[in-house]
Amino acid sequence: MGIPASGATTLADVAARAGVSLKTASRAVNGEQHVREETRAKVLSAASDLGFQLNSSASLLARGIASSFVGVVTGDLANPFYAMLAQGAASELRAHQLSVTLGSSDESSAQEEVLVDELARRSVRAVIAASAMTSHAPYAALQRRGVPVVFVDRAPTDLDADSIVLDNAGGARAAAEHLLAGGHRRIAFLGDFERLPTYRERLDGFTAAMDAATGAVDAGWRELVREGAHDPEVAARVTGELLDAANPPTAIFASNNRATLGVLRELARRGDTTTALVGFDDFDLAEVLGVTVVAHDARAMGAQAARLVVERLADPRRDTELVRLPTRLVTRGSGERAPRA
Amino acid sequence: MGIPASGATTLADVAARAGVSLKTASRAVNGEQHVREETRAKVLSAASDLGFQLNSSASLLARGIASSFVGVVTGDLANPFYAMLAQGAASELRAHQLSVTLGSSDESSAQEEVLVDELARRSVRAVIAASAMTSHAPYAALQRRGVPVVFVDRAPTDLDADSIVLDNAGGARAAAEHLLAGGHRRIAFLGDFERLPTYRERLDGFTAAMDAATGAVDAGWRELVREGAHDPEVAARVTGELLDAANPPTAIFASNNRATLGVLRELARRGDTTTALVGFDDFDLAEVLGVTVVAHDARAMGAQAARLVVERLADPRRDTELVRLPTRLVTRGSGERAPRA
DNA sequence: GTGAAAGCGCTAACAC
DNA sequence: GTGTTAGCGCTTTCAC
Repeated sequence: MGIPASGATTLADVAARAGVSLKTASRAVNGEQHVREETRAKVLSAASDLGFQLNSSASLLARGIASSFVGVVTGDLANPFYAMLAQGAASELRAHQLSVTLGSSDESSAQEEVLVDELARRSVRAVIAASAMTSHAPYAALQRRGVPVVFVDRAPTDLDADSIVLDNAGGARAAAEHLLAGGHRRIAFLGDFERLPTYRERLDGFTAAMDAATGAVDAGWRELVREGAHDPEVAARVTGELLDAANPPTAIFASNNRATLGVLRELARRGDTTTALVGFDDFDLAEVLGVTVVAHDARAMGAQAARLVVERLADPRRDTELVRLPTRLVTRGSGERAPRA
Repeated sequence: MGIPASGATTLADVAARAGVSLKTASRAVNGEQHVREETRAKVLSAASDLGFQLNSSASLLARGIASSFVGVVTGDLANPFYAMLAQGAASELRAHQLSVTLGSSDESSAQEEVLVDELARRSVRAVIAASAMTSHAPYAALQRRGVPVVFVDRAPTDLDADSIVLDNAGGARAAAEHLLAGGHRRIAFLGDFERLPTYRERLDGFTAAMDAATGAVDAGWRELVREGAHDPEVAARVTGELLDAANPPTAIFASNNRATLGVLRELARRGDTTTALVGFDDFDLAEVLGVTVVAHDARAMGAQAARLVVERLADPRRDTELVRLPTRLVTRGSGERAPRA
């Protein structure tokens, strides 16, 4: 029973037991070169006997490295979009010996600010953020300290940093064009918080399509633009209001997965099977429900963000990059419903 | 422009600039007592001028603390169950100055073992694991080193550790009883990997209900038990096979959310609206689709696991605890379909 | 191939 | 209230 009762097994203990110097033990444990195979085996066996584990704080400190953690800031992991993003980032970072530490802002600027401070205090090596903030000052502070920040899904407005976003305008325009081509003229736009760049870009793409179809289009389409539908509950309520109005839309474009969920709930509640629907973001049951969506790859986005982190870590002075990922329209029926006569 | 070009601003720099000793600077920065307000302000202002940030490795090392990270091991964040679990754990741990670091095993024992090793190397303070392993030796090694391990969803079989699980048997029994009460006699059981304790417990609960109804029940129900339906694709295929058989089930109990998804896809594909369905695990669109489920609170489970971590950190010698969380049947239609004549 | 000494940046004692 | 002196456990020169 050579296992020590309480923690504190140090490299020195291992070295002593193996009858070598501290440095040799270090070399062996870290898999460095210039150690005879025999010596290495002796050290490793001693380490295993003692249940030794390198103290990562000491190791990082001696090496002059701050940490091996990358902070990932998202809205809420309950949203599969963020979960996939985090997953993609984590698996890519693992390949570079980096770990992910999580933080959820719940889309609150205040909470996000606290979170970023916390990450700074924990000396994270870099940060990947799907930021809900309008001013990115806390991130600027991180950057100045040499901590790379990569923005995902939403590019920063007042900061020069790597970012990776979706082709929001293109996706939204494709959705609108699809509905227009199907003969719809009264198309509602269900947007997220107005302050988010994704909201604006998607509305821009939507607007472009609607404007291009002008003449054919009821000029009143702008009355059907709604914002603030960040969660399903609000989206459902807004959908109800739209459909109860005097001149209701014949189609709805839900500009994110939570909004789509809300629309689906409201349509189901009232047994509405005629209103057409296209959603931004794909989801597990979209096929079962026959929901046409603007799809993209959140996991790839996370992985790509991780790659940007690694590259900037390697070369802090390279030019910042803005990567725009494509979307694609997946038709499944809900977007192909004909407008009510 | 007092901002240093490259990293390395240390407490010593701050102390020098503030004209105080290293220790006083440390006290001020750490918000300790016994520092005059005036001195504290001076130090804090110097720190802010220099863009100083405490080096957490050095701080932890000096304090004799391994780290402030808790590793959370799950199958795959794409599964909302795990995402909620992680979220619940993270927010509870934050209240105790602990951060979460993520790892996905993809339900592979080998990958999970690598992951646990990695966590050990990163000197995590504790681990919360939804383990897919049958032998928990790697976790035992962690425990011996004084790193608490809390098991969630699946209790360890060969290890004494805190764990928090669902009332799997109770939930499954309730589901079976509900279908039996509805007149179903041929009820299929769609299980996850056989090696998982959740599989076994849910099958046990299911079996109890079926056996209790013996006499009324077709003795052949055991032929309708399937395992290995871990992902939607397999679940869909198995569902198809069951329904294509000579004497198909009139109802299906899908023993987890991925299985339910697969069943829904297959039922939708073949336009089957008569086969009854109850799923274990609630999901966003269950109400829209009218799916009856055995519901529970994954977020609470994560939070509870975090609480167990904190308690054991505070008192490593307390008796290990097994917490069992309740489930509840939520009826929405799919479980109330009458058996085919 | 191996080892001795110095020090990473910080905090814990213990003075003052 | 503030400062001084030792380390925390490890990795790095640079010798041997």
